[in-house]
Amino acid sequence: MPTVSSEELAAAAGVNSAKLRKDFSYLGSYGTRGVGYDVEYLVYQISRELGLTQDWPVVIVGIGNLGAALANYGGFASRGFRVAALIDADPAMAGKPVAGMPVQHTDDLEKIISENGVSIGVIATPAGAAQQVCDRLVAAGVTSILNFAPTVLSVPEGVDVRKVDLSIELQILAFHEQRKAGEEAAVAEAAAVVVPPVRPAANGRKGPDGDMPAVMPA
Amino acid sequence: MPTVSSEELAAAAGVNSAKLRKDFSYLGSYGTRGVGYDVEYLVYQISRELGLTQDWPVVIVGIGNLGAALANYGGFASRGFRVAALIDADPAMAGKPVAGMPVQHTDDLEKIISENGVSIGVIATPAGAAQQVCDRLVAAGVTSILNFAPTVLSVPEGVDVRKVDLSIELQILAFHEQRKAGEEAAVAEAAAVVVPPVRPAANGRKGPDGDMPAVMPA
DNA sequence: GACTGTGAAAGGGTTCACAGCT
DNA sequence: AGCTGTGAACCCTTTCACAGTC
Repeated sequence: MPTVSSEELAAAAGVNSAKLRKDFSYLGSYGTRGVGYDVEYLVYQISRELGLTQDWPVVIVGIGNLGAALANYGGFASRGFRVAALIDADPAMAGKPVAGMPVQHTDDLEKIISENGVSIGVIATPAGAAQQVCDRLVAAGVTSILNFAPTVLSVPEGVDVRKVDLSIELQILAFHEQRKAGEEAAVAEAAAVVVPPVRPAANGRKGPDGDMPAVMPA
Repeated sequence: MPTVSSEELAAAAGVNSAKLRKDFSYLGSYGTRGVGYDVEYLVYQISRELGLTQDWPVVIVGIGNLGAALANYGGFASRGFRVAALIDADPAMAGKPVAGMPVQHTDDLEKIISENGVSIGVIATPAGAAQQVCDRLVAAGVTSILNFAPTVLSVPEGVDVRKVDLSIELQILAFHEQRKAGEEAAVAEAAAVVVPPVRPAANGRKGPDGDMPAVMPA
């Protein structure tokens, strides 16, 4: 299939074709009227715009289950990411191979960063260690951090942080699950599970505990 | 601190206080004018609305590094999620304790689901096994699925699927990193790394390969 | 005096609809 | 005839601003 129309792509992605065309138009005029978009050319242009054609060395700090899972994750290499080093604070981990690569000790963090020209760091440590690791990464020159630890990191201006909370997606599912189950039943059940704190002081009886809360938009 | 103002919460969350008040207002009038929001009461109301006061049994299928990381993840329990079972297809894994819980074999999947009243399943298997696991989960009565495998799952109407792609967040960071580095330099580097496919056929020279693409909005 | 709750204004993103090109 | 690229219309979300309440 050498070319695709915006209509076909939109159907596949589940969006409106006009939106897709407008989005593409921000990248340039890469389509051909009356024909569509050349697939190979479009893929290249989008890849380039997203930075997928570049090589991004990253370090993963904290090689527990999650760190190891990330190190083994196949999706990284195919999108231009190269795991430059695995770093852990546990001396017992040092030298152990994970995903075919020896784990290095935190002591060498700064050296590793500068020698590999790393600008993106992944933190998969326990919450307690995260801020400290973050500070060292930033001091060593890292300007983008992906944080899997359940803490909010504070960083200086100019450094990007993205936090991944593995339980948030579950929460979203549970929220919809609750809706599926039906509002009344769910509220009654919730009320039975937890003894709700009584409304403090002045109780204007605007939203008593058993009430059905106002429906959130869409 | 028994009460908070929308201003304080907004500052902490990094959003506008009017937005915060309007959002809260969809849940009901839980604040007190001149005073603010009662912290305990507000937490309870939000928890209830999000379904955090309910008990959600979940199963995790695929106990590799990622599955184990999820099983050990502390954030689940505190948000009402209870890991009801860990399931893996590898007979060698069966019975092994992970996060203080014996791994069970895939053969018993249907039994586990129905006995525990599980409605949410987490798939952390390799891509190849994901759809098959998904089908079995759905057939057994699961109506929400959190998918960590790098595949698009197809499910019948009425079943929710959320896909977590661990590399997407990295990609977003890389995209901003590329911007920080400066448009020209990045494009030049990209062009050097990959030989771009030539523009097919009619080349109207609207966006030649070295061109700076139109800037995307914000 | 302080702070919520909300109508109205502003802003941003999406969709329509069609001119323009192949 | 077919499909892109895009101005204009539309709609939804955010912010302003203030009346209402404690």
